[in-house]
Amino acid sequence: MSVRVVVADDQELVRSGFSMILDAQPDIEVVAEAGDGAEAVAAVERHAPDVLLLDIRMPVMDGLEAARRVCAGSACKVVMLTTFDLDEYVYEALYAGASGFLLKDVRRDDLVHAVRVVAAGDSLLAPAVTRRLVADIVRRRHEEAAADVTPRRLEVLTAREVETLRLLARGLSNSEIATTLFVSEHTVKTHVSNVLSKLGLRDRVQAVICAYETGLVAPGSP
Amino acid sequence: MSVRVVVADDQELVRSGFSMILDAQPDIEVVAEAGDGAEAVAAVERHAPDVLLLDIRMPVMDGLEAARRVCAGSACKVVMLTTFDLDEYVYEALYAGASGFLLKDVRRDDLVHAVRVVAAGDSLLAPAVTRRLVADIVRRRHEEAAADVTPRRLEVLTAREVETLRLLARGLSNSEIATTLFVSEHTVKTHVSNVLSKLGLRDRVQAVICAYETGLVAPGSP
DNA sequence: GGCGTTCTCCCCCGCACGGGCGAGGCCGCG
DNA sequence: CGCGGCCTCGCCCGTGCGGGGGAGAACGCC
Repeated sequence: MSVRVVVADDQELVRSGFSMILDAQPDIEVVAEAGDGAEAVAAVERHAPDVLLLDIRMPVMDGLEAARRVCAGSACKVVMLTTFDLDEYVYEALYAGASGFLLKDVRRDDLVHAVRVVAAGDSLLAPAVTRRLVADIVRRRHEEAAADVTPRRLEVLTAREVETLRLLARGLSNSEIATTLFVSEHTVKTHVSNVLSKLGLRDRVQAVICAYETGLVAPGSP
Repeated sequence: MSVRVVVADDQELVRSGFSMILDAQPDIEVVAEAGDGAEAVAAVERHAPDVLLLDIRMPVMDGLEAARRVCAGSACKVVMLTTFDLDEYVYEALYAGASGFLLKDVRRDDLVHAVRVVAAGDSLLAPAVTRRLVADIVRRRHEEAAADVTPRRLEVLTAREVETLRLLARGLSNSEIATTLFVSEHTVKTHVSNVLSKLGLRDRVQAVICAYETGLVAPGSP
């Protein structure tokens, strides 16, 4: 059973070139071509192909919008094609639901391979795109790691003071903190005062902000 | 100029199989083999190859640790190989600095292709891995988008009240907010009171928490 | 012209908060 | 053993904060 493909590109030469390469494969069949995004969406609706090869820059409706509609309305996999591998294009394409992202200077073997991979339900990116994507992931991790390190500002605090600050940052009053920690309210006030003076803060409001900024508490955690 | 490769795998048959495939290429040269992580690190130091093919599960020192050391101490690119494409392996490998991540059932053409891609400075992942990585990225985006919607809780507030809340959440006192907004302190107190009653909060501390939780202010923004 | 909303300003009052100053028990360290 | 840090608790006091009530001006809407 062969893979049915629709090719969409506003440049007729590019379009027919890709079609010829794919049609030359015994297990791939190009069932339609499209010259803009609207035609591409219509062709997918009519032919229900397995894979849509989609240029990003196209008249009438651009490739990203077409990708969104196709991915939302059918089981057809989308492979984006572009001359420029701008990061914004990549992310927009992935958010739109694309399964592949290739540059137009792709080798014919890689193109054929990509169609087979996405038809099988997997994903595939151009190596240069993969490299930047991986770099982004690692960068995020480093930022998160840096955020984990920031609480070193809090290491001047004792364990009890940190505990007090944590409850403080959840909106508890001194008396509520006292009840929670099974101590007197005065003890809580002492801890709070120590926290404020040690961190150079003015009041409990600034303490709450500090707790969020250092990551002691995080949005969404409660 | 050929690509110099080191192959590291504790299973002798797998190792020599990969080596034979790669050595058969005119532009690839296997300069050493290693049976564990420590040997792999030593081989890289001795031969300074362009690419290290590295199994994850190995005795003495596992592939992830070896990848960390190699990536930290040399310009050698690392391609991880594993039988199981567990997500944790993938992320750990990327954090370690790997440029490639393949499954051991890889086709010989793809293996050769991967070596050439990473030697050129790009990255390459197995299609199944790419698919999950992309899914993760899209999921993150959706979570962030959901976070953007949350501030609907704040739409009961007037523009002035939101502005007051924003300053409040940055640690300003009523008098400081008054100075910033060019109004009297009484006016600020009125706004603050309105914010508290409209949102069902008790004091300015809970207002700060609300500002962070709804995303009105975010950690790292000041 | 009425009406509601918003922004502004004023009064008084109660209280939680924060600072100062002191003190006792517990534990680890030199 | 003495010393210092931490946790605990106490009292006094000034003030920033929050609630209540009231009110005028500007704006848009019907």
